[in-house]
This record gives sequence, structure tokens and C-alpha cells, in this order.
Amino acid sequence: MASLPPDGLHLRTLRPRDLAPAPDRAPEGPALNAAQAAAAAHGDGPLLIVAGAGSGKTRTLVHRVAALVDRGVAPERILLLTFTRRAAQEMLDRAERLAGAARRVHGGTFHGIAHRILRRFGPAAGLPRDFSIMDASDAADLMGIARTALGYGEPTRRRGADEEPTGPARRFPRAETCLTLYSRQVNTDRPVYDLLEEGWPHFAEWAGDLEQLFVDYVRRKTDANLLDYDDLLLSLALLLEQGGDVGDRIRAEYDHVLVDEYQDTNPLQARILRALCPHGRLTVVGDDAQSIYAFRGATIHNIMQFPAQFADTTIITLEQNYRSSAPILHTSNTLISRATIRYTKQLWTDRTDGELPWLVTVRDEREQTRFIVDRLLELHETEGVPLREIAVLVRAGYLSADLEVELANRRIPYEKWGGLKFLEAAHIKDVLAFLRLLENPQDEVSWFRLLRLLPGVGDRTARTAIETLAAHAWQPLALTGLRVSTRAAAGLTALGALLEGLRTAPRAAVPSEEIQLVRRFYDRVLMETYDDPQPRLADLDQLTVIASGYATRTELLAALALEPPAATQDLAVGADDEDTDALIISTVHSAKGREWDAVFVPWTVDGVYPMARSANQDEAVEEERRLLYVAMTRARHHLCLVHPLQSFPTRMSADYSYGQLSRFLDDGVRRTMQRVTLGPDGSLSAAPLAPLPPRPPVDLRALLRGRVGLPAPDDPR
DNA sequence: GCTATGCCGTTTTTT
DNA sequence: ACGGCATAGC
Repeated sequence: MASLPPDGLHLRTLRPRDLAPAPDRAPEGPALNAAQAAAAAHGDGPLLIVAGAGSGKTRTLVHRVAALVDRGVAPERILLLTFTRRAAQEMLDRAERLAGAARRVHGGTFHGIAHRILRRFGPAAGLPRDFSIMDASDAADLMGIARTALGYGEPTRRRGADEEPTGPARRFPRAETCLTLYSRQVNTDRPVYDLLEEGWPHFAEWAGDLEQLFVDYVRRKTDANLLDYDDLLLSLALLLEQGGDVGDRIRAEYDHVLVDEYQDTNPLQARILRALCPHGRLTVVGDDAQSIYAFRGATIHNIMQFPAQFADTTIITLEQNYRSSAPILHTSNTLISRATIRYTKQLWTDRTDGELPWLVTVRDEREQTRFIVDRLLELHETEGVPLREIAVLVRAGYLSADLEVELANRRIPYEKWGGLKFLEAAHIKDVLAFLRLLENPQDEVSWFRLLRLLPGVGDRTARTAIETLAAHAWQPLALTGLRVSTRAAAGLTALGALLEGLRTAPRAAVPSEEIQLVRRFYDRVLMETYDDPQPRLADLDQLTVIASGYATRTELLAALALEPPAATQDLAVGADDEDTDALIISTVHSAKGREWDAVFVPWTVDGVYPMARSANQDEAVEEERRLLYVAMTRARHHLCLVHPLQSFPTRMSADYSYGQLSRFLDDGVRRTMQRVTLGPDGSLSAAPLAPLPPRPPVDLRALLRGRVGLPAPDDPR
């Protein structure tokens, strides 16, 4: 195959700020410590590097790549894998920076690499050549279609009339939940019933029905030539495991495989590595204390069992922290030492400098926002910390909403990582659905999406139309003869004509031109649907610009599914302002592996750390603790946890004791910090280490009913 | 029967 | 500002 879909990572242009070494980070070049050097120089056997936060793990990995190249391994025969795109970017950037020779190292996310391999080797193993990739919401749509088709769409009761009439209706799980379960099953290879018992006991009785549903979902995927994210991994595993020469040919591509953030991989990914590296030339790096992806099947067992799975594994532990000041490290160590799981290492530093981390008590969300903005401007303006060296890390994307409004009002530039993706916007998905249909006429998900745009067409008519299309070899013109309401008929005819016109258009239309043609139809839909269509139209302009960077539709669609651009907002400014200094707002998950001079962690309250939904499962609570640990260990010099006493955003679910400081910040942890309180005029006063008095949980329901008052806003201590 | 509309309660984290 | 759900309307 002449042109592989671009990996994105290789083609990404480096921006100047990526190249500038961060202030007082050890330079990439000289002086690895003894453990790091041993890891870099390690020979061919399996290698497990257990590396704590800030211990130079990526740097070690990058040096190992360089060492391999020095030993004569061809760069393109080295494969660097990681789970998240951001980590993959960081890794490849630094490999490039360190050694020109490493420029052609292959690397990316597990999904990205699996995709590349499947396109290249799949057809020889009988996989379809022109599959499309569904993102999570496409997959949920398809699951919804299957769910309705099997009759689970109605607000239904459990079969059998013997249920007590007063009991609540036994709802079948929502499509998204079904997909989560399906995905968990694929990634962990565990029975549905067990997964239900652990995470969704109230759905346990549906286990058999869910399995049926999954069978139908898989059949629909196959029929429509669609692969979801899990299929990318699963197909690769099967390709590698099945006899025959395809697996051998894939294995023959790479001499060494290196995996970063190994604690974030799940059993399916471990299976891929076993099948890919029977020779054992495999290096994995991870930190069990930073495992924060259990919700998608990741497990630290992958690290723990690595030595058992690969004979003669060498284990190297990196425990010296080069990132954080001593007080920040002390607080972080204390926090993680409370974990019920004993982690494998203890981080230390030879630094002695630094201010104690702040624990700031504020009245409410408004005051939290004001404090963060004031303090970060102070750091920026009086201490000269670049905005880009300051991060606000949140547990969930929506928790920064108030802050973002304030930043916008005060004209402080910021960049948000995580949160709503450009591609998840409905109008973008609509336009792409047209392109996907041109690519793959049997794509049931895209048909469903487009049909429902038409006036007078709802679920029912759409489904009828799809049946007709299936019976007519997916010819768009088959939409014309349908017996439906007159209103619907007009739309169906127009849609059929449009798609037929595009399909038979004079050859060589490039994707951006196709989008323009689609927009002649779709812009009108947009203008009729929304009060203010302008921002959405602007998004479509932006999509056209992106599309013009791709020569073929196949490349565009694959790149968008696996390398989605960040938030809409981001794109709008991203194109022309590479040097803009901007504050970073990020989810903790997206901040993994990064570091900043100053880190703010708002919402350090119970209900956020841990999230209310996790609070009754021990393992989930432990993961939440690690999450806070990850957030704290991102900081070099300034760490500031903020604790609003009153925080009752209406969006949060009831029954939780908001305003209570996070249970993870117990007396011992607080003694390693300084308490800072905010005066009425915004002035700060620091008070050392007094433990908080116990505070009874607030009954939110009673509060909302007006039966009790809020706790006094001032903490007496 | 099917679609459009208005109201309610709800938001984890990523590929 | 979004999805699910009930109800009104074709």
C-alpha cells in the first residue's frame, strides 16, 4: 500500500516552545544517575523500570532509544508505545530532540499503531480493506441501534409478570453504559456477570440480555465494516496470535519495543505485547502509584506480573526525584503512604529548598476562582513565572467552568486540555457522516445520523429507510421510493440525490472540496436548527482547513478518529499563535507525565477527591487517592490546593458532604503543608499546620429543601 | 404510530 | 448547555 494513513505524530510540526528546555529541568544530554544509566544501557532481555513521579522516566526511555541506536539498531525498527496521545507526543518529541538518529523511531498510541498495522497487514489476513473507525459516540449510537432493535429501548420491566407491582421499573442500562460494559469485557476478558456484580450490581439480572446485545452489536459492526477502538486492539492481538505468516511478518518489523506508562495498560494490551515480543526485547516503564485508568480496564497487575510473563526480566527502580522541591515531595509521599496498597518505592530528593505547599481555604467557588486568578497573576507578574509554567488541574472538565469565565473576562490566555473535543460537536460529526458514507456506504451509524437530520424523520422512519437501503445495495437513490409522510419524503429524496451526486461526481475530489459540497446542503440545516449558527459555521470552516491538509478522504477520517484535534476554542486560536504564553487548564488525567513550576488544584473536597460516585468502592477510592497524588507531583516549586467551604453546584448529585476537606488530606498530610486563609479584602494569612476540627457531613437534600443552613463559612481554626 | 417540543436532572477520567 | 422522558400534536 503506497500511502499509509499519516500517524500524525511523525508529521506534527514542532513548536518553538516544545523545544525550549523547561527552566531548571536537567538537560536532556548529560549525566544519568546510576539506575537510569543501567536502564539505558541494558541489553536485550526484558526490562521493567519501576519509576516514580519525576524520576526521569521518559528521559531514561529516550536515552535507552539513543543507546540502542548507538548499538546499531535501526531507528525504524524500534517501536515506542504508550496509551495516551499526549504521552506519545512527549516521548517522540524528546526522542527527536535527543538524537537526530532517533528521528525515524516508530511510535504512537497502542490504538494508532494498531491501526497502522491493520491497514497494512489486515487484508492479507482476511480483514476488510476499507474499514472505518468509530469513535466512542459513534459506537454508543450503534449500541443504541442494537439496543432498540432487540426491544430494550422501551422503559421496560424485567420479563415475567411476577414482579411486585410497586417496585421500580427495572430499566435496561443505557446505550453508553452497555458500551462501557462491552468495552470492559473486551479489554479485561472477564465475564459480563462478574463485571456487573462489581460495578453495576443493580443491572446484574441483565447479564444474559447484555451478552445477547453484544452479539448483535458485533454483528452490526461487522456488517457495516466498522471498527470501534477496542476492535483495533483486539484485531491486532488476533492477527499476532493466529498461525500463519502475517503475525511473523508483523513481528519481523521491530527489534525492540518500549512502552511508557505501563501501569495504564490493560490486559488486552499486555496480550498484544506478549504476542509481539516473544523474543523478550521489550522494555516497560511504569509507576504503580500513578495508575489512574482502572475505569477502562488498566491494571497494575500488568506491572506486577511482568516478571512472571517474561522470563529473566531485569527490574530497575528509579526513586530519585528531580522535579519537585523537598516540601512538595514530602507532602506527596505522605499522601500516598496512606494507600491501602503498599507501593514499590519511596521517592527521595537531595534538594532541601522550597516553600511548603499551600492549603488554601476559601468561602466558595467564586472566591476560589478569584484567589487562583490573583495568585497566578502574582506569580506571573512579580515572580516572572511564565503563564505556560502554571497549571490548574481539575478532577473533571466541567469543574473549571467558573474559572474559565473569569479568565476570559480578565483577558488571561489559557489553553484547556481534556474536556469537549472538537470532533464531539454534533455539527462536525454530521458533516463527517457524509464523508464516511462516501467512504463506506454500509455505515449504518452514519446513515442513521444523517437521516434523522431531515424534517419529519425520527427513529422509526430512519430505521425503515436503512432497511430499504440494505435491500437495495445501499444505493442512495433507494431513498426516493419510500412510503413515508410527504414531509419526510421530500427530505429523503434530497438527501438521496445529494449523496448520489457526490458519489458519482467527477473523480479526484479532495476531502476539503467534498466538505464544501456537503455544506451547500448542510449549512441550511444548521441555520434552521440553531438560534446562533455562527460559531458552528466557523467550526465547519475550521474543519475545511484541517481537511485541506489531507490528500484523501481515507486519511482524513482515520486521522480524525485517532488524533482528534483538541477543543474547538483551541483550534480557533491554535493556528497562528505558537508563541502565545497561556495558562494551562487540564484534567488530572491529561496532565499525567507533565510538570509545571506552579500547580493549582481546586476542589480538594470530599465528593471530588474522591468523586462521590467512587466513594463507596474501596478500590475506586484508592484510585482517587492516586489521582490526587498525580496532580500534586506535577509541581516543581509551587503547589496550592484549594478547598472551598461552601460548594454546592446544583449539577452535583445529592447525598454528599460538600465543603468537607478531602479525606485524603488527613492531619498528617496537612502537617506537611501551610494553611492559608483569605481575608475579606483578599489578603492572605498563613497559619501553620493546625488540624481541621471535625465537621459533620452536610445533608444536601435537606439543605436544598431549606431545612438546614449552610455550615458557617469561616473555619474557626 | 410517529415526530416535535418542553421540562427535568445530570455531568469522571481516554482511545 | 445536553440527554432522557413525558406529553402534545400531525
